[in-house]
Amino acid sequence: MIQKAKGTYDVYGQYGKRLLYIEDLIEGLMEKYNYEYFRTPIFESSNLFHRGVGEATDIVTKETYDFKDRGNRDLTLRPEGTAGIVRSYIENKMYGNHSIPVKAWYYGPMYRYERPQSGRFREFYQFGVEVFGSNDPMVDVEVISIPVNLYKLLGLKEIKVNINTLGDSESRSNYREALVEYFRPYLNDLCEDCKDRFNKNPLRILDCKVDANLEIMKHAPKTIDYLNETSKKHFENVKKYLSALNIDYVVNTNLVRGLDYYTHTVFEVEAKVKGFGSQNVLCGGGRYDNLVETLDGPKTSGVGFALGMERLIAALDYEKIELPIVNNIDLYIIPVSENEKDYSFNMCMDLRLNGFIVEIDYNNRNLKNNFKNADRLNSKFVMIIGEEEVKTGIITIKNNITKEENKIKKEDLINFLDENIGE
RNA sequence: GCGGAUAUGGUGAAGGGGUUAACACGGUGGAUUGUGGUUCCAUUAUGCUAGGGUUCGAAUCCCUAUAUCCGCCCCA
Repeated sequence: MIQKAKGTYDVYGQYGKRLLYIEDLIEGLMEKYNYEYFRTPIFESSNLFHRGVGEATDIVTKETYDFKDRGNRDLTLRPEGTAGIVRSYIENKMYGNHSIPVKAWYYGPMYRYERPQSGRFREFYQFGVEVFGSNDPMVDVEVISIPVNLYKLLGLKEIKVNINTLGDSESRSNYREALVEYFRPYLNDLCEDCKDRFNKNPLRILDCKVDANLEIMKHAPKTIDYLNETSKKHFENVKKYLSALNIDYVVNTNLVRGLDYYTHTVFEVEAKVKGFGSQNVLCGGGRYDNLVETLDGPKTSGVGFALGMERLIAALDYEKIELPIVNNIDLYIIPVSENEKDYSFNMCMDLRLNGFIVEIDYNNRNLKNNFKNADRLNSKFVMIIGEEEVKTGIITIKNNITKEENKIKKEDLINFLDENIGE
């Protein structure tokens, strides 16, 4: 038997319904926020991700799906959404002929070659947003508000918003230097992974789980102390606007993110429910004022975030949140014999096109099993089509909940159903 | 890339070397019930992830592979 590829999953049944419900909600929310829908290719030139995400990041060095096409081009399945959107923004010259800022949203599969575990897949879906052309801290907060509001609309309660700032590139590199100087004498006290981080990405030492309780961690330099005036002011304003929207947050000075392109604001929303797997970050994002330039566009500031659908659904599960999903049908049609199937089938299709959810027996079941099936499908009404009904055009329709039966002319069925199928 | 656990039907699973692989749910057929939801009967894995090995005999013991789950790293 051929099995699905490692780290992938199939969607069907209740999971599929919930997914569609959430996707709908996202679409509606983005419409209200007036964001523009973007869909960029699932594969892009490998260079895009190398330069966009960062040559040294784990995502690029060991997690991408790279391949050559028949024309010997180097391509990569996108490991994240931002690089593609930025590429599209630049390539379509949106800095020129679009209203500023450009607010984009996207939704789709991402690919990372990682060892699967709870809350982590090789093919996973992200919903995300990118805003180009404004460095107003209000935009940072608008972006943070999107996942926060989405979670709120879905009913999630056990969440925590963490924010931090890395400052602009000047502040960021001053801080990085200070951090390296601080940790250098203690290098031997750090765990193996941190020794590695010291060279590759010293900021990440701060959120190491192994060394978290070390005394030296407590006295490590904080980003806040290395911010220049503009950066400081930006962060203060972010906090101000968060308060204006009544969004609860915690400043977590150890929060740094794995992608190279962030400047100023970074944030993550984590699930606090107990029992949630160790991958408890539901979404994350931040500002990236240099990325567009890095990818050969004009100097343009940007902010964005991405949210993992699988983790969102897992969080809903852990909080036992029921989504309002329709699990019933309006009508189940039972043709008594082969002779009534064409008549029944025609009526079935007609009612479907008039807006009702209609199912019909496809398996020539006997009456008993058909009724059973109608129950299983949670059908509100059942119709048995026999010789008599076909001849007279008068149909007996049974309310499957009250058991009440009505004899109705075929042409009055639509009205009848309209009146009797309420919420 | 490293570490731990697990692998029996459509589903949940029992069995830890001895002839027909328990039980439950579900499916199908039938009986009963005022046209179903109750009850009853029958039926539903020549096979226990795959490939080797040990043995008179393997779902059960050993090896290898694969897959799944979980943790580390990293990330959403």
